[in-house]
Amino acid sequence: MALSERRGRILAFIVDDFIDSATPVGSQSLVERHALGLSSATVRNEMAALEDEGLITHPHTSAGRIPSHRGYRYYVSSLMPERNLSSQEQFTILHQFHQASGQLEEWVQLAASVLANNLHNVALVTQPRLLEVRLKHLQLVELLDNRALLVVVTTDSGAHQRTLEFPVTMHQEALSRLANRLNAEFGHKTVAEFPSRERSAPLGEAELVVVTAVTDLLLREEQAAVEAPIVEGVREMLRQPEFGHSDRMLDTLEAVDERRLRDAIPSGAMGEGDVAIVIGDENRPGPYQDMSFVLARYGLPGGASGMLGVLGPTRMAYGDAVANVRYVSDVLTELMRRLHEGE
Amino acid sequence: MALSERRGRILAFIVDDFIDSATPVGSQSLVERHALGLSSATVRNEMAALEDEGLITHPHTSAGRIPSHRGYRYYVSSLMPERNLSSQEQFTILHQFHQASGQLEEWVQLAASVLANNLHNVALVTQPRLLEVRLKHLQLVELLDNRALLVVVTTDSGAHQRTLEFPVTMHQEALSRLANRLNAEFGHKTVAEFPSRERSAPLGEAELVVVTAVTDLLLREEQAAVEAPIVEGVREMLRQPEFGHSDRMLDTLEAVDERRLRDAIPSGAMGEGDVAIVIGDENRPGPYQDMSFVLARYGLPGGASGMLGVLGPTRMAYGDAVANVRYVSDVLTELMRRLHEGE
DNA sequence: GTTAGCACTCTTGGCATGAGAGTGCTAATA
DNA sequence: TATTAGCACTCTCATGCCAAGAGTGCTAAC
Repeated sequence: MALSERRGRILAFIVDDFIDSATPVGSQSLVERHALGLSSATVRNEMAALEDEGLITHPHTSAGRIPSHRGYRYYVSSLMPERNLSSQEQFTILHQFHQASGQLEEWVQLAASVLANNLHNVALVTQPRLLEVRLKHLQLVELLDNRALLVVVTTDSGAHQRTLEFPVTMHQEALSRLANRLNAEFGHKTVAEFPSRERSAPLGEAELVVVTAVTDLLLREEQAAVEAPIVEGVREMLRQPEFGHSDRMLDTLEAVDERRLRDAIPSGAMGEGDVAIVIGDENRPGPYQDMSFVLARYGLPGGASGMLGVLGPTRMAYGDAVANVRYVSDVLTELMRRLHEGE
Repeated sequence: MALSERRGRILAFIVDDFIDSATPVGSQSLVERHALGLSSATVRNEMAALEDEGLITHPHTSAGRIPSHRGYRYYVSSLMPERNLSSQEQFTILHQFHQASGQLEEWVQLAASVLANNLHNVALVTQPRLLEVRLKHLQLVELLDNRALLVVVTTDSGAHQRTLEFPVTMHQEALSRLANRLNAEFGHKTVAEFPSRERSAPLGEAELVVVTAVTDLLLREEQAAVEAPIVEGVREMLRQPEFGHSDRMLDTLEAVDERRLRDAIPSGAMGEGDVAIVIGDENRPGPYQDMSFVLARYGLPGGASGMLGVLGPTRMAYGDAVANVRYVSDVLTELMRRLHEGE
């Protein structure tokens, strides 16, 4: 189904106008705002046709038109002008990253803030993860009696800690020896490559406690490849008129809970390379049926990578969203590349 | 100012009724609900007197009465029955803690959930901190070229990490030697006790990089004694009728931002031992003028400690709040004591 | 194919109205 | 003297009505 040029132009105007006014757009106001060489009556005819195609609807008989989910989809796929950030906009963003410290976590947080502020919607960013996590180094620190702190450093350059309890009291010296032994045996291996129980020297009780914990930590880390994202800008989004009623607001507040989002982000939609857009009912059933995601991957091919994007009402400035998400993702990727290559 | 017994009883009924109905309470309904041996006219007279004292008000001429902030204060200080959790309630809470793992962070998170669920308001819990932080142990792990990961374990049993950049490339062996040397010199000291530059052996460039970072981490840790609290149950609270309008909801959403709360929690009000209550305009000027805090400290005297409590509208079930906050604080304290003493 | 014209529909805001809840005051009562 | 019955009065809230405004769909003319 491809629309005639004129019909497409009208749909694009409807989408544009609705995106920025949030009120249904009528035939009259459309010809006034855009120097269409047409009368409102003609536009009405075209609108009726667009409605037959299922691309727009009215909320009630005497109201203007609003895009349907299919209308947005058509707009995004066929009508939306390709837009990149102006160099002014790019500079503003870059500047913020240069202000920040060189810590990866801080960049990720900053990316979320930038997206939320620029797009007035919810920004989602996950920490970068390696799909394959290797144990780099483990360390044991004496705490009290039979307790010790286990610190595990993994190849995705994160350190994790956990308190362990041994059957008997272990002093620092014994702990260090134990750590050395385990580092030799398990270091630089993925969980899958850990020597099986039979093959390796039989493990003592103390070893077993540590290995169990390490295995568990690494597994969690791998499973957390899609971990709960950082969520910024909830208030920005809720200020939009679609959330003006407190019921809708409460429901939405529930929908943007980190824990709920973790499973709901349509990461399947993200292919390689470009920005993915998931609109309204293209989402899996649930509370996101009236919202859209604009998502991209960032990070190093073969290395650590994460996801970032925006979530907002279906009435979202898709052009701006795509441009911002793409640019911020490129910036993050570039920063990670430099970090990895040591400048 | 002390009220007559009867007037006090009436005030208490007004507060109780208003807390659970959220609508202004009239003289008529008051005599109906509580077998007061009085006519509504008498109650009206008493109400007029209470209003003269500034303990209650009407929203408009023909509405029932609602407690003023001073009214709540009087209620809380002089009228509210002392209430402790029933053993059933206690058991339910304890059960949840026993289900959880033995990790401190998890307990803290759980405490927040329990409070939020039981009280239908926002729960606030800070991680326990030692006021005096000592360096327990530091470790350096080679990353790439001249970069290394610094892991610092402190006495408040937290591990912290940071990426360092050395002027020259350092291999793991050199890093370990360096770490050992620094552990010997700085281990088990607070920042204040770190040997001054002059006294200690002159530091090389590499040492300096590490020491600077460690000092910075410890200082941050000490300053973070009041860190951003865990916030749970925002949605629970926003369901209450006082937040029914979306404007109020947005303002409140802003007020319960972790970063904003960190500075706003009236921790000064917390004396030793018991639960502190801060009502409405007793808060410092700002967005919390219509809300109340119920707060307590938890943790070991002289050891790590933190704060926990609830934030809600001034119309809050203070009795329940106090009982829950007190109990959860006791449970956490007890758990920490056991952890510290090794069961 | 386009457009002018017009009847029709639906929302929205303003306004009046009446029921309901509650108050304050006065005068009678215990 | 404290309490209470009674009553006029006030204010909110829901309801219904009306007029204005915006927009549509259809028909007939260009």
